[in-house]
Amino acid sequence: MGNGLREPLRELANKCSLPAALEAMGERWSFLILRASFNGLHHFEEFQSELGIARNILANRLGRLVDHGILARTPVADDRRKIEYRLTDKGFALLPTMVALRQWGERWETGTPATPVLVDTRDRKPIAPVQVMSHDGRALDKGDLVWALPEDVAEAGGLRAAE
Amino acid sequence: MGNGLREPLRELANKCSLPAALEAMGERWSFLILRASFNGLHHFEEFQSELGIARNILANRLGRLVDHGILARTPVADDRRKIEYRLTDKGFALLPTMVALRQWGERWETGTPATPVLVDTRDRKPIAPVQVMSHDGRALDKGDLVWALPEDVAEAGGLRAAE
DNA sequence: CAGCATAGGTTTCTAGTTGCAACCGGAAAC
DNA sequence: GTTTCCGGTTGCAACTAGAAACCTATGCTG
Repeated sequence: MGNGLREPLRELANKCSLPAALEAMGERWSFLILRASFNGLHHFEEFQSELGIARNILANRLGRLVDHGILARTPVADDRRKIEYRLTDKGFALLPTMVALRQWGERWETGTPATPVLVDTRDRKPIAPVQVMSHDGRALDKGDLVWALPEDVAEAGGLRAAE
Repeated sequence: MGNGLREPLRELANKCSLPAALEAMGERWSFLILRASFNGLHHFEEFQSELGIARNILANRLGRLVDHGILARTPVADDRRKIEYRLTDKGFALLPTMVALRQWGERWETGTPATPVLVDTRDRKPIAPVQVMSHDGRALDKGDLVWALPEDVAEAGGLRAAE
């Protein structure tokens, strides 16, 4: 009733890629480690002291993120004790997700604009709220969205069509 | 080095709202329950059979989502055995996050366009990929973003300014 | 080179979480 | 009034998170 947002889902698990995404990022510390990565942290001890995470868990999470191709693990040439963890393109592609989640937290949980802000380099103005948009750039809201099966989808320039 | 994305973070926990967001949504099944809610499921048994989640965990997660104001729990008038769980505005506001995460999963994990697609009601075309945008609507990429402290932020129309 | 510090883990042990299965209590259906 | 349905709770086994100590390889200092 009311919202047009109803997916004809039967079995959820094998169709939706949300479970797949959560398998990579769904564990307790994953998003915070990712955030720290976005913020220029690259080393085990940096993550550990900044996040206050237990060392064994950190080792496990870093390994998992590396396995999933979200971080790349490379020994540092100059100091062979050190390991560098860096975001891959795949890891960097999580930025919109992370920003969306953080903005939601700002708006609905903490209420504050959150001290360090992401700004556009060009004009140093804060980024816009992350939104769901149509293929031609209109912001879409509750009433503007429906779930559709592939055969009901009009071919569009927003996504490569599935042939 | 190279990417301009470096936040001057010292203590992360008390400033960033990501931890707060994760407290509400960071647990194993939370996002999948949310997704099911977006898809029009409203009842305990529906969630249970659709997700295959253990009953005690489901009860716990639903309770937690209700506590956080993401779902509203209301007994059904007609059949007083039944309880309805519905998304609140706060819960609905997680749509961009969920879509972003799902799109990431499609692009980088499953590789498939994921069977039921979110489309614009107006033209039945699929929604655009969720992106980080500037206040005036340009898509921002790796090199276009920096973290800034409030005093370094130019006042802008994209977000209500923090005064 | 000896001796200490540092980086990145691993091990151990404890406490909490997850998951299955069985049970329960009130409300409807028959 | 017995049976079924809905939304849980309870008990118990397996797994996972967390704190702290320990370990190994490297680098640094004298």
